[in-house]
Amino acid sequence: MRHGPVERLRAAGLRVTPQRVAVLEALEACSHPTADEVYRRVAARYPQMGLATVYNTLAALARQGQVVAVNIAEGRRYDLRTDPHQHIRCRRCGRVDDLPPWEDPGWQAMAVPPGWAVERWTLLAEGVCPACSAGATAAAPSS
Amino acid sequence: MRHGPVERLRAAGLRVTPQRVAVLEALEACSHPTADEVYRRVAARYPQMGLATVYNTLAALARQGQVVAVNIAEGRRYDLRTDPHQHIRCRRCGRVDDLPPWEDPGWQAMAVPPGWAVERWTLLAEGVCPACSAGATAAAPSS
DNA sequence: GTTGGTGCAAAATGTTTGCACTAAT
DNA sequence: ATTAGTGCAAACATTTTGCACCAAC
Repeated sequence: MRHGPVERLRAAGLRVTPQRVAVLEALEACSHPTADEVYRRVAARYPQMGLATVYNTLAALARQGQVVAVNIAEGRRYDLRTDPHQHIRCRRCGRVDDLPPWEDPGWQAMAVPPGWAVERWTLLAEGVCPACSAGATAAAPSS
Repeated sequence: MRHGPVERLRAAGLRVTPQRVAVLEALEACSHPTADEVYRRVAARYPQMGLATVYNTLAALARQGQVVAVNIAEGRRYDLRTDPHQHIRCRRCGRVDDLPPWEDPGWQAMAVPPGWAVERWTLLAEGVCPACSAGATAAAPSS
């Protein structure tokens, strides 16, 4: 594996602790989890795990660029992909996925109000995921 | 004025109270304020105004489509424009403005993962606003 | 006069911080 | 041995809710 949890932690100059490895494993296993989703998954194996540690770890990794915090509607989500890319969110179950990279993002030519210097664009698509359109599935979100 | 506060409230089937009128006036006066910005502005004239009333009013207006709640990074913001449009946020002072409408949003042709039904796109540009690039200005945000 | 709205306080979230203890280096 | 990281609890910030009183219709 090119970038395993340990490599990521080393690359970020962070100490390798079992908790942090578990956090990174959770990020590999879920798609764009919230901090709480990471916590619940990690706590299943490390019952004494603290939620604050999850937040601290994610913040540390994000500060070092090993993880990206994505602000999607209600709640922040975390992503191991750190290259520029966009997201899609299911209105029904809340699932978030990456969008495939798009070669010619025409929005870079979009007119901006005079005087603004644009540094970055973020695109969020919203709709219904395959699982949810297949049948009555999952939880609450709605929008 | 085509759509004053009173008209908006009537259109939403909501009672016309001084507090609600003041909330809508605040929305007209600020650019994409947070609930708290609305509250502080309204409280300057109505000191007994409750923050919960601001939230309730904004939620009621949003439910009736007279206002749109925009989830931008940290904190929800409110917008009197209810037609589809996009936003730009200043990384330095946190100011949010509307982007001019774009006729041919090429991103609608963006490839989406198989099985997803996309209903809506949200675009957020981030950069530095005219005031902030003109000089050392304003508050904290950063990103 | 009804019914919805207001104000206040409290609850529910989600995230951050302080601190004593522990473990990675 | 150092120093960063952990776990817990408490602090914070933001948004929602319950309820008694009041005002728009």
